[in-house]
This record gives sequence, structure tokens and C-alpha cells, in this order.
Amino acid sequence: MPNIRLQERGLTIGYVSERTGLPPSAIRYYEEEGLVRPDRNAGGHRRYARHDIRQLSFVMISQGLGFTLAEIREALSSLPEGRTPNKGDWARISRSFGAVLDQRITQMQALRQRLDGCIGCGCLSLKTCALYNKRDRAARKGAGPRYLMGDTIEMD
Amino acid sequence: MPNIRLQERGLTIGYVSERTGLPPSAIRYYEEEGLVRPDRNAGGHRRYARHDIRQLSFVMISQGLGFTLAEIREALSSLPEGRTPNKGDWARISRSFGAVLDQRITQMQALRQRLDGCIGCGCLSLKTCALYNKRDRAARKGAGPRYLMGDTIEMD
DNA sequence: GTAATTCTTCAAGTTAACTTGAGATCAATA
DNA sequence: TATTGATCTCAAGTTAACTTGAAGAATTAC
Repeated sequence: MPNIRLQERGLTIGYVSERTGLPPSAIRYYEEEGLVRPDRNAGGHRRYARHDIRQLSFVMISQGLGFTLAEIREALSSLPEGRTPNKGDWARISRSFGAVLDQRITQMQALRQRLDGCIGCGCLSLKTCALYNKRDRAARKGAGPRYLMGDTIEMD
Repeated sequence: MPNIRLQERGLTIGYVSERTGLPPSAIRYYEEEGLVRPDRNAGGHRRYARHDIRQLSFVMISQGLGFTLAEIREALSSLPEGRTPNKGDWARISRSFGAVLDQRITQMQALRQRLDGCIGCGCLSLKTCALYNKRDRAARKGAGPRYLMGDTIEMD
């Protein structure tokens, strides 16, 4: 039996893959994206630290919460450089993501409300319908309605 | 001045583009995806019906609500074939999307709750952490957490 | 010391939702 | 009629988040 766990110094990508459930290809991709920074051994093979497993798990959880890799990288960049991230570090990051989640939930509820209004008017009374909002068009990236059905066109 | 509005029979893509705010390229793409079905004139140019504007607006709104084009196409497929969709048709579709939205909001709130628990434990007390849920891994497509940070590994 | 694993890099493919550009045709205007 | 301007089709490019495959090198097993 190989000691798959601890090599010279650090964990192999295969081991990290097993532990996180992430395929090696994804782990390598995350490295390209700056989400983990493993060492290399003499032969050029990646060697991970224990806390990299935690970090990768954080990536997975955050994705499940709807964050993009870019947002996650941004959050991770606030982790300390020199030392291993501790409980407080993770809690801080989690809190900030929680706040973003709250915003998104609130936004979705607002959209839901609007849709209700739209159902009420059958999406047919136009200029005044709640889902009609040109300004949302400018803010492309966020989830937000843009134009409304039919607008000022006469009914057919 | 050209009568850009009504051609032989039906609206030009340029007019529909202006009315919806969608670039012609997107409108053509939506056609490929089966979200609109314009007629063609003798010269092969697209000619849209009035209710296509409403339909395209519905696509935009739905996207803003977070639905994919596939989901939207699915919903639109329930519209009547022969006649122009009426208020009741749109209201029915909107209600079903509203229900899905409700589910998603509920799900996000649950995730939010879990994250709170995770903040409480600092994402470090592992086996018992609320965000830890292997089963979620199987259900890849939906927004749901998969693995948890570090799992059963000893702290470092 | 081989053979079998595991790992390496690099290029290219995948899905969603479009955009961009080329070259050609159609339609509207003077 | 001639000339813009609008459309047409088709191929290829774009971003995100990866996967797949090829060819070769490092590691581990026996």
C-alpha cells in the first residue's frame, strides 16, 4: 500500500481529489484561476497543504451558493499570506458572503412581488406594469428584469 | 420616412429590435432556439407578428428572473398554437414561473441559514456542520452545496 | 530494474447565450 | 434606375467553468 497521503512534504493532487471529490482537472483549473497555490516537488508534481482542502471545499460551497470563481477568488484574496487561515478568517469571509446572499434573496423577493403584480394585470396593462423598468437594462450583470411585455403597443 | 412599422404583412426585425431593445442578432438567435417563429416575406426577410414583441419581452423578463432559455422555451411551448396568446395564457405561465421562484427563494434562504450555522462553527467543526451534505453532490445542476470544508481531516 | 500508476503540460472540445464579421441579397428612397 | 440601408446566411469568436485526450515524465510497486 502506498502512503498516498503524505509525500515528501504535502499532499498529492490525487489525494486532494479524493478528499474533496473534485476531479484533478478541476483542481488544476482552480490553480490557473488563482484559487489554490500548491507547491511543487523536485519532479514538478503538485504538493498541497492541509488547508488547501479546506480552501477548495470553500470554493465548492461558495459555488453552490451561487458565487462565481471570480467572486470567490476575490474573497479568498483577503486570507492572510503568511499563515494558515484560522477560524476567524473563514468566519469573516462567510459573513461577507452571507450579506451578499441576503441582498440577493431580498432582490429575488422583490422580483417575485413584481411578478405577482404582473400576474394580476395579466402582463397586459403595459406602461404601468411593475416589471417594466428600463433602468434595469443598464445594470446588465445582475439578475433584474429589463423590458416589459409589449410595452406601449396596442393589444392585438 | 419609411414606414418601418408595418410591411407587407408583419413587423421587420429592425422594428422589433427597437421595440424590445434586443439586438437583431439576439432575436435571430432566439429563433434558432425556438423562442419565436416569425414568417418570411417573398425576399426571405423575417416578418414578425405583434404578439412576438410580447413574447420576446417575456423572454427578457424571464431571463431577468433567472430562467434559462431552455426553461423559457419549455414554458412558451404551453402557449396555444393557433391563436394569439391572451391574458389568461400569460397569467398561467407567469404563475408557474412564480412558483418556481418561490422554491428558489426558499432554497436560498435554507442555504443562507446553513451558512449562518457555518459561521457559528467557523467552518471548522466538520462532520456535523450544516453545510456538509454529500447527497447534494449528486444533484449537480441545482444550486446546492456539495462538500464541506476539510471534512473529517484533522485541523492543522 | 521493470512495470504499473500517477502526474505533467498543452491543445482542443463543451455548453450557454450571444456577438462579430464577411459577402451577398432585398427593400426603400431620390 | 441607382444607391443607400436593412437583412440574409454562415462561420467563427467570446466568457465561464471545466473536461478530454495525447504524449511524455515522475513515482511507486514488486
